[in-house]
Amino acid sequence: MELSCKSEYAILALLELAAHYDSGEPLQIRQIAAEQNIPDRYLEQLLATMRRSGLVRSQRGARGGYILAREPWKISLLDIVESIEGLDSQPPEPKEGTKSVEGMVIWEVWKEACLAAETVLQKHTLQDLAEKRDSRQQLDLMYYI
Amino acid sequence: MELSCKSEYAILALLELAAHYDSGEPLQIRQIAAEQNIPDRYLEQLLATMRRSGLVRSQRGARGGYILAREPWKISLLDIVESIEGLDSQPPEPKEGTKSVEGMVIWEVWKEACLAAETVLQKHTLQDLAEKRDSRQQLDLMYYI
DNA sequence: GCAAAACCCCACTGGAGAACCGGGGTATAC
DNA sequence: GTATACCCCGGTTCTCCAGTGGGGTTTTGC
Repeated sequence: MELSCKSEYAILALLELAAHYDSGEPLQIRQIAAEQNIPDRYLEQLLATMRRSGLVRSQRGARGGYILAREPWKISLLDIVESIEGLDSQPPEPKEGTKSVEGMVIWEVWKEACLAAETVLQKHTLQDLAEKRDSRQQLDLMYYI
Repeated sequence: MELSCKSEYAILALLELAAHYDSGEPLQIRQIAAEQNIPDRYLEQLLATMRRSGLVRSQRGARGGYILAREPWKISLLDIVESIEGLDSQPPEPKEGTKSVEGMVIWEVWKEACLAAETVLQKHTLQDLAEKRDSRQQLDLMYYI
């Protein structure tokens, strides 16, 4: 129920990749990190994780970097969070075979709550987020004038 | 997005208190702990926290113990989790005044997801849970026969 | 070729919180 | 006035997050 720094970094990085997606050119860790104020050595790990999940692809060597594996409207926030947070969703049962009826019932309700949250995250894609950001910036600009 | 052991212990304890609510007599930590397989010294801390949140009342001295502060259908799982998990919900902004537009947009979506989960938790009261448990036990019994 | 640019992998640290355990204090019923 | 409970405070162990560092490997461009 809390937004870890990790996940936020990951989303910010993918937003950056989404912005450069049309160019077809890979973006380097350094550039992303500089643009979004993320420690680059840390971001490296997150991108590696997301590469293993198939969210991004990497190009090694000089002129290399990262590219989104699919279009920005096909990547949801749930995809990102699940990739980063790993298998820490749905613990099948808290302790070893407690199997108390109470425990089961509690766990089912919790699962329902998680599902509700995940549904929300699934509805928002990178594309959506970028659009939200743009219209927000437009709004800020109007205020400024 | 994960059910801490803490919260589950708390819910189990309150379920026990709910079962004995009609008697009007307080339940001791030891009994609750024994019934639900919870380390008693740990449960003590959780009950103390929930007392400070006004979920339960305590009776000191011999023949003392804990009682629900209100009826079981007036206590939701959200009440319990918020009491136990404390102020760890809604961090106003991740870092000190980052104020990046991206960060704000992400945070708003996250807040929406949290709200969805909390709504689910709010809908389930101790009463509901107890009934769910009872019907589940009935079902298990039928299977056994 | 070869050097620079980039990703890749592994390991380590410091701090925070979870899940406990233990000691002693304090109120209350009998 | 004593046994029975809650009450408060502190320490311990363990795991995870956030971030750093060292040493590889692959690829581009000269």
